[in-house]
Amino acid sequence: MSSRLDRVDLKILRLLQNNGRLSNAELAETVAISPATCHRRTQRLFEDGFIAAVRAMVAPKKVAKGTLVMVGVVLDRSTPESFAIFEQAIAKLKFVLDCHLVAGDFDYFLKIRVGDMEDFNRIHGEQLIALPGVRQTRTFFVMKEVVDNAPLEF
Amino acid sequence: MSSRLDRVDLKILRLLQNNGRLSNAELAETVAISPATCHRRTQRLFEDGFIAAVRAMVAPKKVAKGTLVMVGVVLDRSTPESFAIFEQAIAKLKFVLDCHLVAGDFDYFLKIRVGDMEDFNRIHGEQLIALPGVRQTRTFFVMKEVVDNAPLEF
DNA sequence: GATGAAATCCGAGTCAC
DNA sequence: GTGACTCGGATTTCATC
Repeated sequence: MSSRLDRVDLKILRLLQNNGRLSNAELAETVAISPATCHRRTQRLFEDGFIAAVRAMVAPKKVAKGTLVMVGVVLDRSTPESFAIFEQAIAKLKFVLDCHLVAGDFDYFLKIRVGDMEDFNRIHGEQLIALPGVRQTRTFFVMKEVVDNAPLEF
Repeated sequence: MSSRLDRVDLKILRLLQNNGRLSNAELAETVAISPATCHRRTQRLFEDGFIAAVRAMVAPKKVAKGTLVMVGVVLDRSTPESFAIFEQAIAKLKFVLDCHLVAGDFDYFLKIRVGDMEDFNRIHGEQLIALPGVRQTRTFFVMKEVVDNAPLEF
C-alpha cells in the first residue's frame, strides 16, 4: 500500500512543498532525473497520498482576514456524544482554521481567522458560545504572528 | 499597489486555493473567460501578493509527523527584549508550525508536529524549556485533529 | 519493475487587435 | 478583454537495463 520513499521522492516532496507550481521539467532538472521518470514519481506521490493537496496560500490580510484568534473551549460534559455533537457543529463554521481535541485544561483548541476584533466579538457572542455543550471559552487574541503555518520538515 | 478584486479574481483565488495545480486552461474554462485573460489575472494575483505561495500539503502521517501538540509558553519577563530573543530562537526550531504572541494567560502559543509522544518529550526537555526566558510551558497533546489547516474562507 | 529517449500533443505565454 | 500564433513542457510510448 504505502510504498517507501527514496532520496529522490523526498527531494520532490520538499521541492513541491516549497513551490507547488514547479513544472515537471524544472523538478526533473533539479533532482537530476529524466522528465518522464520525474513525472511518474510525482504522480505516484499523489496517488499514494503523500501529497494530500496543493493549495495556493491566500494572504489573509489581503482578503480581510487579518486577525487571528486562538480559543480554548471547555464543554459541559466530556462524553463521546458531547464531543461528536460539538465537532459536527464546528465543521460548519468557516472561520475555524483549526479545531483540535486536546488533553489538558481545555477540551478543544480553535484557531480562528476574522477581519478584526469587532468581527470576532460578534462571532464569539453569536456563534461560539452558542455551540452545543460549551461551558466556557477562553480567548487569546494573537498580537503578533511570529510563525504561521510553517512548511513541514521531514 | 493593492488593486481591488472583482468576482472573477475571487473565483480564481478560491479555485487555486482548493487546487493549486489547476492549469490556466482549466481555470479559464471554469471562470468562463479566455485563457489569455485568465493568465493575466492570475499573474496579477501573484504579483500583487494575494497569493503568498503555492504549497504541496504533505500528509504528516506519511512522513512520521503524525503527532500534533499545542504548547502554551510563559516567559520570565514581558519585555520587548525577551520577546525578540525568544522569537529569534523559535524561528530555528523546524518542528514549530505556528508561533503566536497572544494576549491572555500565556505569552506564546506554539503548534508543534513530531513523530510521537516520546519524540515530543525529548524535544520538550532538550529544546523547548531550554528556550531563552521561558518560565513555564503547558502542553496540550492533540488527541484528535478535527479540523487542521482549513482553507481560508473569504 | 524501473529508467530515459523520442515522439506527440496540448497548454503557457505573447502578440496584434 | 479576445483570438491567434509559437514555443516549450506535459504525457505517452517504447526500447533497454
